[in-house]
Amino acid sequence: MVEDAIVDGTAEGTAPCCAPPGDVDSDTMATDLQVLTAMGNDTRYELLRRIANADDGVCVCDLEAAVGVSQSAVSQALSRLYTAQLVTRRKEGSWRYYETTETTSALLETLDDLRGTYE
Amino acid sequence: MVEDAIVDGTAEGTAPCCAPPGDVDSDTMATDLQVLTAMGNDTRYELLRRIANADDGVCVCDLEAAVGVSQSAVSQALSRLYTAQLVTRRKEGSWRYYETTETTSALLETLDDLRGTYE
DNA sequence: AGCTTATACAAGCAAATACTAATATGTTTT
DNA sequence: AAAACATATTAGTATTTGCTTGTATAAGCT
Repeated sequence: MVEDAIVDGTAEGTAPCCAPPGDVDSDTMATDLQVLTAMGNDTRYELLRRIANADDGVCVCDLEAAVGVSQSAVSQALSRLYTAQLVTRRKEGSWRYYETTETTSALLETLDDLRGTYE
Repeated sequence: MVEDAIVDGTAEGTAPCCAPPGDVDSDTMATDLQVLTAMGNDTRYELLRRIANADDGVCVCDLEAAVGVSQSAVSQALSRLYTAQLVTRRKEGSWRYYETTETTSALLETLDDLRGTYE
């Protein structure tokens, strides 16, 4: 009740140890976070890698066998990847084929470069 | 030493709708996921952006004022970013200065390119 | 039409997460 | 040495997450 806190980084009266950093655009943040949180999960990451490896379209049935979770979990995971625009999907008969998008390739490639152990 | 474990979930007797995708290296997966999950959080993402923007080292005190969480939360967030090797830190007097690593720059740059709206 | 296969959707729940508050540690100043 | 400051650590907790089971939809078979 003595003072209203200064919400900004530029507090006065105290010794300035460095200049306050610039603000972050919230649209950018939202977009990036959707991608990062979509990729940042064991199941979804593995699905992405597997789809990216065999880039000619992979159907859910085979993915299901590969990762260790239920059919429902795979479906939910793929759905989320789709929403985040990390995969595209096309229907063919009763099967759904998933392919990775440019976003996925670019990010996985960057990660590979950073590890330096990509082959 | 046991390394290069492979996550293999290939089952037999599955419907032949397509060829099963290749396996995913589990070390690669662990490394990438540590990075992705570290970045994939509002607070930590914003901290990274802010540190990256002012790349001459930012001290905790200013970051604290910028993001809307407690001092403790900022400290915990930075600690996690450090563990994931997304930032380095140096001590100077009683202040800690954080800087982003190559990993962070590369990933943020990729994200910027993908959005196409980088300014 | 019924049966099976392929995928999606909806609840419910256990586990992980990200905070806050309180306390500890180290550093500078008085 | 004590007080004030900068950051880290611990413990407790509310929220979020990612699964499971069960059910729904839709397409191919018999």
